[in-house]
Amino acid sequence: MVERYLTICQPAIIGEQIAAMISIDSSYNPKKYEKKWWDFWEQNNFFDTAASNKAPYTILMPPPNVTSHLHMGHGTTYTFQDLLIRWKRMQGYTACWLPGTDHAGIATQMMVEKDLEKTEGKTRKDIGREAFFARCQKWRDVHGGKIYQQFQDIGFSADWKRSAYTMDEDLSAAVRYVFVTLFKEGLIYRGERLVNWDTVLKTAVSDDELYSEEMNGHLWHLRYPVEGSDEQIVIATTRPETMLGDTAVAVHPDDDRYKHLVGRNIRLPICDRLIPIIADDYVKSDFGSGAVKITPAHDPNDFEIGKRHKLPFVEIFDDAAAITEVAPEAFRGLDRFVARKKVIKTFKELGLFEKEEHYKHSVPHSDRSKSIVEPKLSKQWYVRMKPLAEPAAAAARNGELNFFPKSWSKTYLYWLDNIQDWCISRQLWWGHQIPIWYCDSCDHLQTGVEDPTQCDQCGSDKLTQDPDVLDTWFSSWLWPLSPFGWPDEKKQQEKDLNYFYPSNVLITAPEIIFLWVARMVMAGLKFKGEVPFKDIYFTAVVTDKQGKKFSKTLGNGIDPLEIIDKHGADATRFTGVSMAPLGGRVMMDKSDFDHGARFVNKLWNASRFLFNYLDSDTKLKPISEVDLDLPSQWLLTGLSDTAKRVNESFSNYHLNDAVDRIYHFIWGQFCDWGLECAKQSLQSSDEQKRSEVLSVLVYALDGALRLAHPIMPFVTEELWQKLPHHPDWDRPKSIVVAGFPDESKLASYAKSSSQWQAVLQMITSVRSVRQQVGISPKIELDCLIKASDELVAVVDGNQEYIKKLANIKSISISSSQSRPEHSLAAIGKGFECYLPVAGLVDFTKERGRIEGEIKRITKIVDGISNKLKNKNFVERAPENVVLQTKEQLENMSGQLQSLKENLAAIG
RNA sequence: GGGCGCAUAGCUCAGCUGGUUAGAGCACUGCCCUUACAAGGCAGGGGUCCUAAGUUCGAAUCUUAGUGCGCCCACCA
Repeated sequence: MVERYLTICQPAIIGEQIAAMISIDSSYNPKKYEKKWWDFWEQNNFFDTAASNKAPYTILMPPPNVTSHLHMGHGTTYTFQDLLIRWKRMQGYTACWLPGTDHAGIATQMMVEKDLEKTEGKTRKDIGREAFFARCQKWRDVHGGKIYQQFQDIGFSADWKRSAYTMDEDLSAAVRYVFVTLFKEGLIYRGERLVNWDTVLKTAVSDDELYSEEMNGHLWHLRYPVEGSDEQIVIATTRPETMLGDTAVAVHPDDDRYKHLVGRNIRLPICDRLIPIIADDYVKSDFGSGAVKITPAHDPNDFEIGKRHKLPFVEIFDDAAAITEVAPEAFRGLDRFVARKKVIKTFKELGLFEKEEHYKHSVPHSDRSKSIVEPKLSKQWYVRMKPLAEPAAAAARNGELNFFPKSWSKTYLYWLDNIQDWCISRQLWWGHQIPIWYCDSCDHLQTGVEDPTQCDQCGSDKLTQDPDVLDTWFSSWLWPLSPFGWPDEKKQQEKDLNYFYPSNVLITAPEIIFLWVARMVMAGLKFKGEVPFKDIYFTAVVTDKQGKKFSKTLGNGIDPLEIIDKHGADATRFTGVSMAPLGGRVMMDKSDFDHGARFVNKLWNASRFLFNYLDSDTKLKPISEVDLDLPSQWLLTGLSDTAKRVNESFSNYHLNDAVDRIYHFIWGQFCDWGLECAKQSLQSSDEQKRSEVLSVLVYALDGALRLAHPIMPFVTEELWQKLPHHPDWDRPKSIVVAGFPDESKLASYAKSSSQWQAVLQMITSVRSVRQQVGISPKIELDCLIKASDELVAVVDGNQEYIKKLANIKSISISSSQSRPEHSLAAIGKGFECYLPVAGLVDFTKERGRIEGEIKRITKIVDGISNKLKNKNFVERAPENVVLQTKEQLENMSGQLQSLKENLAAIG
């Protein structure tokens, strides 16, 4: 190993070239270059954007939480965005990737409260609202910057100077404006209903902030005595503690078992209250006992029934879900789960306990505190969603909005078509305080863009602002607008709102389709009259190899920072994108990133090889002045084809496909054949030839670096900067702003390319034959070739390549070459290569090999000829397909014929 | 209970509007330290494309059903 290392390090250079040669390390060391180029880009303001006569291309960056750190979700989702932005920027667009952060109301408040508890042992109430708010702000200042730094480490080329933050003055003004506007239009109202109450955070949360979890619970059957009778009604419940708030028992009106009891009363055990037995269609006779206890204040269904039957609402829980004063003394102050046990125990003691069954059911939890939410009767602010949802749904139906993958539009539409009003008030301190003021004297309620100083109605100056804050999403849904200065006329002009709006594509995770995506569409349509983005791309969910989502608690996440540290940002980006197809799911583990690292290293070394032959004085010719040989034409055609596919794949968001193409062009074409073929020209003494081949290679490498740049910005910049300027390419200060390869401007040579392909096949099949019969690649062989007339000329002019790459001593070619005795045969489309190997091989091996080939080809030939014998196929299939099939048959049966003849010749 | 998606090589996946000798990366086998790269080169092995039926001249690709697995939505106590 050490020995090897020493030989590598010996510079392969001759005499006076030393001084001018381009020096480069023998392997790519990301740490050495990433910081350097990031600073260079930043100093040159390449990512800054402003309205111009160029076309805009805009992507809104989904605001990461201020509290979060970079994770693999960002690694893929955001890399996609950077890819598109860099691609468009190179194509000459004003590519604006708008970054920003979110104040993440509940999440931040939780963190700060925890911190406060830990460091000072205090609660938020201990220090008061103002001090607590300031603490949240400080927390954000400290932690908010971290994620930006991490985004920059991975090379995200957002317009960082435009960074917005939902609590900024301008963005807060937008929130205020929107609230006031909607309020005045009657789209915001205050209502008292059951909300999802987070008993830990002591705030309401919206339906969309819940998740449900299957839990192994119980179904308890309890007996309720009918007043003035010996009869008892058995009711089944999963939540016995709520019986303390029961105000009725309901049965189905047609249920014969209970018909005679409707209208009578139950004497509610423990509480000793009388509650009516009512009939309601909602009750399913076949579930449980067919009788349901009704707790209108603590169950959404019961709430509806309670309203229908005008039942009393008895609230038995306080903010922390402990039992209130309304319950019998023995229960007061108990936690809901403690109370549950006590209720059951009491029923047992009273002899009213029927039975208990195991029961699996899903229980709603709060996303943030992970606690079980409690339905709670409470006064909250709501947005009337229907008028906003309808246009948003229409936009998807009429094609103004396009989903990738398409199927997401169904999910989107289902939600909009069944929209519920949005509860926007939160009993928190961190966030935008609701701009509603109550008059202390007359109870009048008013709002305003400016803080009011007196009551509109009675003139009193004693006003109290609503203590609650707005849901974080109430500021996030303005993301397409507020960071661009909206609604202030002057500011939005300064920030080019109309130039950048609407954005081109939104790329995000599917889990926030309702919380964020749909609501942005609504806000965009409502306030700007146009969708905020045309395309919506949902990325794949990143999971571990077991298919589990990455999560902190499971500890199965891959830390991108660790990967970047080990392999570099480019490798991380490459793997992240190449593994993530459109939609679906992508399973990753750390070893997957080796792939990217290997590719980066390959590109590095290919360039390094070329640099050996280049110096600052190297004269490169325009391609039009080069007498192109076949390998060069083939390579240039490959570049053009690749550019075409890459541009197409970027356009329709098949990013992994684009990455795959680039990978294969660089590795499979440029390195494996392009450089290998070029080696002898580069080492030849023919100055002319050398410079021409070099011109082509530099040109192609420059193109390849451009293609790869959006994926691997750092390494491509480093190499590109070192690469001498080829006159056919533009040469700006950085590859960041260099032109992206455009196939319509790239030369392509279809015919030469396919001719060369045939030569490559020749080389490959000769190698294959040697390998199969066990002749070392080190043994030089002679080669006699029989080939089509077209190929004869091609091979004749390019013998050197075959000799070198297949280790052939001499070549003799003609269209009538016959097979010499004691030779091996490599047979392919349009050619037969004979390798005389007298004494080198056991011919039974060769025989076996050819027999195997015959078997394989016979199968194919049979398949094709059967197809052609089928009259229906010939008549109904399109002409070109039939023609193609005929050609195929001709070709394959030719090969088969040759194989058979060769087998016979072995004797 | 409704909706959506997935099932192709040992593993992770491509295969977009039906016509290929079904591909890639990793893993595996053999041969090569050929001075850009051993994180490499060359050559290979490995697949009844989940099952069944259907449409079609032709299905991995379209239809239907089934099986298995994910995700989302939903108030059955």
